[in-house]
Amino acid sequence: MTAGFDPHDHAACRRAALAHAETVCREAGVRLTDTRRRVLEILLEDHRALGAYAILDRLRDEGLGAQPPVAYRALDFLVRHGLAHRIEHLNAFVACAHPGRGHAPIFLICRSCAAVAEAPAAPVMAALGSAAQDAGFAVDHAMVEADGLCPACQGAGQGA
Amino acid sequence: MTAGFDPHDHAACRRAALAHAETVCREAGVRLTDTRRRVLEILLEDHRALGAYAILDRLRDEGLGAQPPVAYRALDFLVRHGLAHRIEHLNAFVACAHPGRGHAPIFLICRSCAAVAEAPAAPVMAALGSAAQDAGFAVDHAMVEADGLCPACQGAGQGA
DNA sequence: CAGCGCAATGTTATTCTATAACAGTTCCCG
DNA sequence: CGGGAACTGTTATAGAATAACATTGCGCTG
Ligand SMILES: [Zn+2]
Ligand SMILES: [Zn+2]
Ligand SMILES: [Zn+2]
Ligand SMILES: [Zn+2]
Repeated sequence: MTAGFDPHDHAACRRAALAHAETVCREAGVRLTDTRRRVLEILLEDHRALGAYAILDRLRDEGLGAQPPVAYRALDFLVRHGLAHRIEHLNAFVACAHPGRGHAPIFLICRSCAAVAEAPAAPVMAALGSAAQDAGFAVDHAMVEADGLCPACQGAGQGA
Repeated sequence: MTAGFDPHDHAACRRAALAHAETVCREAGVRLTDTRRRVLEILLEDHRALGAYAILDRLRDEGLGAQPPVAYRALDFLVRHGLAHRIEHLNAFVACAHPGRGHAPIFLICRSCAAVAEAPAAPVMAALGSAAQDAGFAVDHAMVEADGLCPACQGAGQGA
Protein backbone atom coordinates (compact mmCIF):
# COMPACT_ATOMS: atom_id res chain seq x y z
CA MET A 1 0.00 0.00 0.00
CA THR A 2 3.04 2.25 0.04
CA ALA A 3 2.72 4.60 -2.90
CA GLY A 4 5.69 6.20 -4.49
CA PHE A 5 8.80 4.10 -4.88
CA ASP A 6 7.60 1.14 -6.87
CA PRO A 7 7.51 1.49 -10.64
CA HIS A 8 3.96 2.01 -11.81
CA ASP A 9 1.86 3.47 -14.59
CA HIS A 10 2.33 7.03 -13.53
CA ALA A 11 0.28 8.49 -16.35
CA ALA A 12 -2.70 6.59 -14.98
CA CYS A 13 -1.67 7.67 -11.49
CA ARG A 14 -1.83 11.32 -12.57
CA ARG A 15 -5.10 10.94 -14.43
CA ALA A 16 -6.72 9.30 -11.43
CA ALA A 17 -5.51 12.00 -9.09
CA LEU A 18 -6.81 14.73 -11.36
CA ALA A 19 -10.16 13.02 -11.77
CA HIS A 20 -10.36 12.60 -8.04
CA ALA A 21 -9.61 16.28 -7.56
CA GLU A 22 -12.51 17.20 -9.83
CA THR A 23 -14.81 15.01 -7.82
CA VAL A 24 -13.66 16.33 -4.48
CA CYS A 25 -14.12 19.91 -5.60
CA ARG A 26 -17.53 19.30 -7.12
CA GLU A 27 -18.72 17.59 -3.96
CA ALA A 28 -17.32 20.29 -1.72
CA GLY A 29 -18.81 23.01 -3.90
CA VAL A 30 -15.48 24.70 -4.49
CA ARG A 31 -13.76 25.61 -7.73
CA LEU A 32 -10.72 23.91 -9.19
CA THR A 33 -9.55 27.03 -10.97
CA ASP A 34 -6.85 27.17 -13.62
CA THR A 35 -4.07 28.04 -11.22
CA ARG A 36 -5.10 25.45 -8.67
CA ARG A 37 -5.41 22.78 -11.29
CA ARG A 38 -2.08 23.69 -12.83
CA VAL A 39 -0.29 23.58 -9.48
CA LEU A 40 -1.74 20.15 -8.85
CA GLU A 41 -0.60 19.01 -12.29
CA ILE A 42 2.91 20.29 -11.60
CA LEU A 43 3.03 18.47 -8.29
CA LEU A 44 1.73 15.35 -9.99
CA GLU A 45 4.57 15.27 -12.48
CA ASP A 46 6.30 12.88 -10.17
CA HIS A 47 6.34 11.69 -6.59
CA ARG A 48 8.69 14.36 -5.41
CA ALA A 49 8.33 17.37 -3.15
CA LEU A 50 8.51 20.84 -4.66
CA GLY A 51 9.06 24.11 -2.86
CA ALA A 52 6.53 26.89 -3.23
CA TYR A 53 9.05 28.99 -5.14
CA ALA A 54 9.90 26.23 -7.56
CA ILE A 55 6.21 25.98 -8.33
CA LEU A 56 5.96 29.74 -8.60
CA ASP A 57 8.75 29.74 -11.18
CA ARG A 58 6.77 27.31 -13.27
CA LEU A 59 3.64 29.39 -12.97
CA ARG A 60 5.54 32.50 -13.94
CA ASP A 61 6.90 30.80 -17.05
CA GLU A 62 3.37 29.95 -18.02
CA GLY A 63 2.03 33.42 -17.30
CA LEU A 64 -0.19 32.28 -14.48
CA GLY A 65 1.11 34.63 -11.83
CA ALA A 66 4.43 35.82 -10.55
CA GLN A 67 3.98 36.65 -6.88
CA PRO A 68 4.40 34.32 -3.91
CA PRO A 69 0.78 34.51 -2.76
CA VAL A 70 -0.35 33.01 -6.05
CA ALA A 71 1.54 29.82 -5.33
CA TYR A 72 0.81 29.78 -1.62
CA ARG A 73 -2.90 30.25 -2.10
CA ALA A 74 -3.15 27.41 -4.55
CA LEU A 75 -1.07 25.18 -2.30
CA ASP A 76 -3.16 26.05 0.74
CA PHE A 77 -6.24 25.12 -1.22
CA LEU A 78 -4.83 21.78 -2.31
CA VAL A 79 -3.63 20.93 1.18
CA ARG A 80 -6.93 22.00 2.73
CA HIS A 81 -8.79 19.63 0.46
CA GLY A 82 -6.40 16.74 0.94
CA LEU A 83 -5.11 16.86 -2.64
CA ALA A 84 -1.57 17.68 -1.58
CA HIS A 85 0.52 17.43 1.56
CA ARG A 86 3.06 19.68 3.11
CA ILE A 87 6.43 18.12 3.99
CA GLU A 88 7.53 20.04 7.04
CA HIS A 89 11.06 18.82 6.97
CA LEU A 90 11.60 20.17 3.46
CA ASN A 91 9.37 23.22 3.49
CA ALA A 92 7.87 21.71 0.39
CA PHE A 93 4.74 20.15 -1.04
CA VAL A 94 3.85 16.86 -2.66
CA ALA A 95 0.71 15.69 -4.44
CA CYS A 96 -1.33 13.19 -2.50
CA ALA A 97 -0.54 9.70 -3.71
CA HIS A 98 -3.64 8.06 -2.27
CA PRO A 99 -6.58 9.49 -4.17
CA GLY A 100 -9.67 8.89 -2.20
CA ARG A 101 -8.80 7.62 1.19
CA GLY A 102 -9.03 10.07 4.04
CA HIS A 103 -5.66 9.90 5.66
CA ALA A 104 -2.99 11.40 7.85
CA PRO A 105 -0.15 9.83 5.94
CA ILE A 106 3.39 9.08 6.92
CA PHE A 107 6.12 10.08 4.51
CA LEU A 108 9.29 8.32 3.48
CA ILE A 109 11.69 10.83 1.97
CA CYS A 110 14.76 9.74 0.02
CA ARG A 111 17.63 12.08 0.80
CA SER A 112 19.42 11.04 -2.36
CA CYS A 113 16.80 11.32 -5.10
CA ALA A 114 14.18 13.32 -3.16
CA ALA A 115 11.39 10.90 -3.96
CA VAL A 116 8.54 10.91 -1.46
CA ALA A 117 6.37 7.92 -0.70
CA GLU A 118 3.26 7.68 1.44
CA ALA A 119 3.23 4.62 3.65
CA PRO A 120 0.35 3.09 5.60
CA ALA A 121 -0.22 5.23 8.63
CA ALA A 122 -2.53 3.17 10.81
CA PRO A 123 0.00 1.28 12.97
CA VAL A 124 2.15 4.34 13.50
CA MET A 125 -0.84 6.50 14.33
CA ALA A 126 -2.09 3.88 16.75
CA ALA A 127 1.23 3.86 18.58
CA LEU A 128 1.31 7.64 18.57
CA GLY A 129 -2.27 7.84 19.82
CA SER A 130 -1.40 5.52 22.65
CA ALA A 131 1.64 7.55 23.67
CA ALA A 132 -0.43 10.72 23.49
CA GLN A 133 -3.20 9.22 25.57
CA ASP A 134 -0.72 8.31 28.27
CA ALA A 135 0.29 11.94 28.38
CA GLY A 136 -3.30 13.19 28.36
CA PHE A 137 -2.65 14.89 25.06
CA ALA A 138 -5.38 15.24 22.42
CA VAL A 139 -3.82 14.79 19.00
CA ASP A 140 -5.23 16.99 16.32
CA HIS A 141 -2.89 16.36 13.46
CA ALA A 142 0.18 14.15 13.39
CA MET A 143 3.20 14.64 11.17
CA VAL A 144 5.45 11.68 10.55
CA GLU A 145 8.35 12.05 8.16
CA ALA A 146 11.24 9.65 7.79
CA ASP A 147 14.49 10.62 6.10
CA GLY A 148 16.54 7.90 4.48
CA LEU A 149 17.22 6.03 1.28
CA CYS A 150 14.67 4.60 -1.13
CA PRO A 151 15.20 1.09 -2.52
CA ALA A 152 16.72 2.35 -5.78
CA CYS A 153 19.21 4.63 -4.06
CA GLN A 154 20.26 1.96 -1.57
CA GLY A 155 21.07 -0.31 -4.47
CA ALA A 156 23.17 2.41 -6.02
CA GLY A 157 25.15 2.63 -2.80
CA GLN A 158 24.54 6.31 -2.39
CA GLY A 159 25.81 7.82 0.81
CA ALA A 160 24.38 11.30 0.51
CA MET B 1 7.94 8.83 30.82
CA THR B 2 6.41 11.70 28.88
CA ALA B 3 8.27 14.81 29.92
CA GLY B 4 6.76 18.25 29.67
CA PHE B 5 3.10 18.61 30.56
CA ASP B 6 2.92 17.29 34.07
CA PRO B 7 3.71 19.71 36.88
CA HIS B 8 7.18 19.05 38.23
CA ASP B 9 10.10 20.64 40.01
CA HIS B 10 11.29 22.54 37.03
CA ALA B 11 14.18 24.20 38.82
CA ALA B 12 15.60 20.73 39.42
CA CYS B 13 14.73 19.84 35.84
CA ARG B 14 16.82 22.77 34.61
CA ARG B 15 19.70 22.07 36.94
CA ALA B 16 19.83 18.45 35.86
CA ALA B 17 19.80 19.38 32.20
CA LEU B 18 22.61 21.86 32.66
CA ALA B 19 24.67 19.40 34.65
CA HIS B 20 24.07 16.83 31.99
CA ALA B 21 25.19 19.27 29.33
CA GLU B 22 28.46 19.84 31.18
CA THR B 23 29.04 16.12 31.31
CA VAL B 24 28.22 15.54 27.69
CA CYS B 25 30.54 18.32 26.59
CA ARG B 26 33.36 17.19 28.81
CA GLU B 27 33.09 13.63 27.56
CA ALA B 28 32.89 14.72 23.95
CA GLY B 29 35.83 17.05 24.38
CA VAL B 30 33.90 20.07 23.20
CA ARG B 31 33.37 23.39 24.89
CA LEU B 32 30.15 24.63 26.43
CA THR B 33 30.96 28.26 25.81
CA ASP B 34 29.12 31.23 27.29
CA THR B 35 26.85 31.71 24.33
CA ARG B 36 26.05 28.02 24.02
CA ARG B 37 25.37 27.71 27.70
CA ARG B 38 23.22 30.80 27.73
CA VAL B 39 21.14 29.60 24.79
CA LEU B 40 20.58 26.32 26.56
CA GLU B 41 19.53 28.17 29.71
CA ILE B 42 17.08 30.26 27.72
CA LEU B 43 15.60 27.16 26.13
CA LEU B 44 15.40 25.53 29.53
CA GLU B 45 13.31 28.32 30.99
CA ASP B 46 10.32 26.21 30.18
CA HIS B 47 9.17 23.34 28.03
CA ARG B 48 8.30 25.51 25.11
CA ALA B 49 9.75 25.95 21.64
CA LEU B 50 11.53 29.19 20.81
CA GLY B 51 12.42 30.51 17.38
CA ALA B 52 16.04 31.28 16.58
CA TYR B 53 15.25 34.97 16.36
CA ALA B 54 13.47 35.04 19.70
CA ILE B 55 16.63 33.58 21.20
CA LEU B 56 18.74 36.04 19.29
CA ASP B 57 16.73 38.93 20.76
CA ARG B 58 17.52 37.65 24.22
CA LEU B 59 21.20 37.32 23.42
CA ARG B 60 21.27 40.80 22.00
CA ASP B 61 19.70 42.20 25.18
CA GLU B 62 22.46 40.53 27.15
CA GLY B 63 25.22 41.70 24.85
CA LEU B 64 26.15 38.22 23.70
CA GLY B 65 25.78 38.75 20.00
CA ALA B 66 23.42 40.38 17.62
CA GLN B 67 23.63 38.52 14.32
CA PRO B 68 21.68 35.44 13.23
CA PRO B 69 24.70 33.14 12.94
CA VAL B 70 25.39 33.61 16.64
CA ALA B 71 22.07 32.04 17.53
CA TYR B 72 22.13 29.45 14.76
CA ARG B 73 25.61 28.26 15.61
CA ALA B 74 24.76 27.77 19.25
CA LEU B 75 21.54 25.99 18.32
CA ASP B 76 23.31 23.74 15.83
CA PHE B 77 25.77 22.84 18.52
CA LEU B 78 23.07 21.99 21.04
CA VAL B 79 21.10 19.96 18.53
CA ARG B 80 24.22 18.13 17.34
CA HIS B 81 24.97 17.06 20.88
CA GLY B 82 21.42 16.08 21.70
CA LEU B 83 20.91 18.88 24.19
CA ALA B 84 18.14 20.49 22.20
CA HIS B 85 15.77 19.46 19.43
CA ARG B 86 14.46 21.23 16.40
CA ILE B 87 10.69 21.29 15.95
CA GLU B 88 10.24 21.31 12.20
CA HIS B 89 6.61 22.20 12.28
CA LEU B 90 7.34 25.39 14.19
CA ASN B 91 10.76 26.25 12.82
CA ALA B 92 11.77 26.43 16.43
CA PHE B 93 13.88 24.77 19.08
CA VAL B 94 13.26 23.18 22.44
CA ALA B 95 15.62 21.97 25.15
CA CYS B 96 15.85 18.22 25.43
CA ALA B 97 13.65 17.04 28.25
CA HIS B 98 15.28 13.65 28.65
CA PRO B 99 18.75 14.27 29.91
CA GLY B 100 20.83 11.24 29.29
CA ARG B 101 18.98 8.84 27.15
CA GLY B 102 19.95 8.61 23.53
CA HIS B 103 16.74 9.15 21.65
CA ALA B 104 14.88 10.09 18.49
CA PRO B 105 11.96 11.55 20.39
CA ILE B 106 8.39 12.19 19.40
CA PHE B 107 6.93 15.57 20.20
CA LEU B 108 3.50 16.57 21.41
CA ILE B 109 2.92 20.24 20.66
CA CYS B 110 0.07 22.19 22.25
CA ARG B 111 -1.34 24.58 19.72
CA SER B 112 -2.89 26.67 22.46
CA CYS B 113 -0.09 27.25 24.95
CA ALA B 114 2.85 26.14 22.77
CA ALA B 115 4.13 23.69 25.37
CA VAL B 116 6.15 20.83 23.94
CA ALA B 117 6.43 17.38 25.52
CA GLU B 118 8.65 14.49 24.55
CA ALA B 119 6.87 11.16 24.60
CA PRO B 120 8.32 7.65 24.47
CA ALA B 121 9.35 6.95 20.93
CA ALA B 122 9.99 3.25 20.86
CA PRO B 123 6.54 1.93 19.87
CA VAL B 124 6.07 4.60 17.23
CA MET B 125 9.53 4.05 15.82
CA ALA B 126 8.93 0.32 15.72
CA ALA B 127 5.73 0.78 13.74
CA LEU B 128 7.46 3.23 11.46
CA GLY B 129 10.39 0.89 10.95
CA SER B 130 8.02 -1.87 10.00
CA ALA B 131 6.17 0.29 7.47
CA ALA B 132 9.48 1.44 6.03
CA GLN B 133 10.76 -2.10 5.75
CA ASP B 134 7.66 -3.09 3.80
CA ALA B 135 8.50 -0.35 1.35
CA GLY B 136 12.17 -1.31 1.20
CA PHE B 137 13.08 2.06 2.64
CA ALA B 138 16.08 2.51 4.93
CA VAL B 139 15.18 5.01 7.63
CA ASP B 140 17.95 7.30 8.66
CA HIS B 141 16.19 9.76 10.89
CA ALA B 142 12.52 10.01 11.76
CA MET B 143 10.58 13.10 12.69
CA VAL B 144 7.35 12.66 14.61
CA GLU B 145 5.40 15.70 15.72
CA ALA B 146 1.79 15.81 16.88
CA ASP B 147 -0.24 19.00 17.01
CA GLY B 148 -3.05 19.17 19.50
CA LEU B 149 -4.05 20.23 22.98
CA CYS B 150 -2.20 19.55 26.19
CA PRO B 151 -4.17 18.38 29.25
CA ALA B 152 -4.35 21.87 30.75
CA CYS B 153 -5.63 23.50 27.58
CA GLN B 154 -8.22 20.79 26.99
CA GLY B 155 -9.60 21.48 30.44
CA ALA B 156 -9.82 25.16 29.63
CA GLY B 157 -11.90 24.33 26.58
CA GLN B 158 -9.57 26.11 24.21
CA GLY B 159 -10.42 25.78 20.55
CA ALA B 160 -7.47 27.53 19.03
C1' DC C 1 -31.17 42.30 -16.63
C1' DA C 2 -29.35 44.97 -12.46
C1' DG C 3 -27.19 44.80 -8.48
C1' DC C 4 -25.48 42.50 -4.37
C1' DG C 5 -22.12 39.50 -1.98
C1' DC C 6 -18.65 36.30 -1.85
C1' DA C 7 -14.79 33.95 -3.66
C1' DA C 8 -10.76 34.35 -6.05
C1' DT C 9 -6.94 37.10 -8.05
C1' DG C 10 -3.24 40.63 -8.58
C1' DT C 11 0.25 43.27 -6.52
C1' DT C 12 3.20 45.64 -3.19
C1' DA C 13 5.61 45.38 0.67
C1' DT C 14 7.35 43.25 4.63
C1' DT C 15 8.54 39.74 7.97
C1' DC C 16 10.59 35.64 9.39
C1' DT C 17 13.98 31.94 8.77
C1' DA C 18 18.49 30.42 7.46
C1' DT C 19 23.11 30.28 5.45
C1' DA C 20 27.40 31.77 2.79
C1' DA C 21 31.65 33.79 3.23
C1' DC C 22 35.50 35.71 5.36
C1' DA C 23 38.25 38.08 8.89
C1' DG C 24 39.76 37.84 13.47
C1' DT C 25 40.30 35.64 18.04
C1' DT C 26 40.99 32.22 21.59
C1' DC C 27 42.38 27.90 23.29
C1' DC C 28 44.88 23.69 23.61
C1' DC C 29 48.85 21.04 22.85
C1' DG C 30 53.44 20.21 21.98
C1' DC D 1 56.40 30.36 22.54
C1' DG D 2 54.53 28.62 18.05
C1' DG D 3 50.92 26.13 15.09
C1' DG D 4 46.53 24.39 14.20
C1' DA D 5 41.74 23.85 15.25
C1' DA D 6 37.78 25.49 17.21
C1' DC D 7 35.15 29.37 18.06
C1' DT D 8 33.42 34.25 17.35
C1' DG D 9 32.08 38.56 14.88
C1' DT D 10 30.14 40.71 11.02
C1' DT D 11 28.38 41.65 6.40
C1' DA D 12 25.58 40.28 3.04
C1' DT D 13 22.27 37.51 0.88
C1' DA D 14 19.14 33.67 0.00
C1' DG D 15 14.85 31.40 0.90
C1' DA D 16 10.09 30.81 2.84
C1' DA D 17 5.81 32.90 4.15
C1' DT D 18 2.25 36.30 5.03
C1' DA D 19 -0.10 41.01 5.71
C1' DA D 20 -2.76 44.15 3.53
C1' DC D 21 -5.50 46.16 0.10
C1' DA D 22 -7.39 46.96 -4.51
C1' DT D 23 -9.75 44.58 -8.20
C1' DT D 24 -12.08 41.21 -10.79
C1' DG D 25 -15.15 37.44 -11.79
C1' DC D 26 -19.14 34.61 -10.63
C1' DG D 27 -23.64 33.09 -8.85
C1' DC D 28 -27.58 34.43 -6.97
C1' DT D 29 -31.82 37.08 -6.08
C1' DG D 30 -35.05 40.50 -6.88
ZN1 LIG E 1 2.55 7.78 -9.67
ZN1 LIG F 1 16.10 7.66 -3.79
ZN1 LIG G 1 10.93 20.83 33.49
ZN1 LIG H 1 -1.47 23.80 26.20
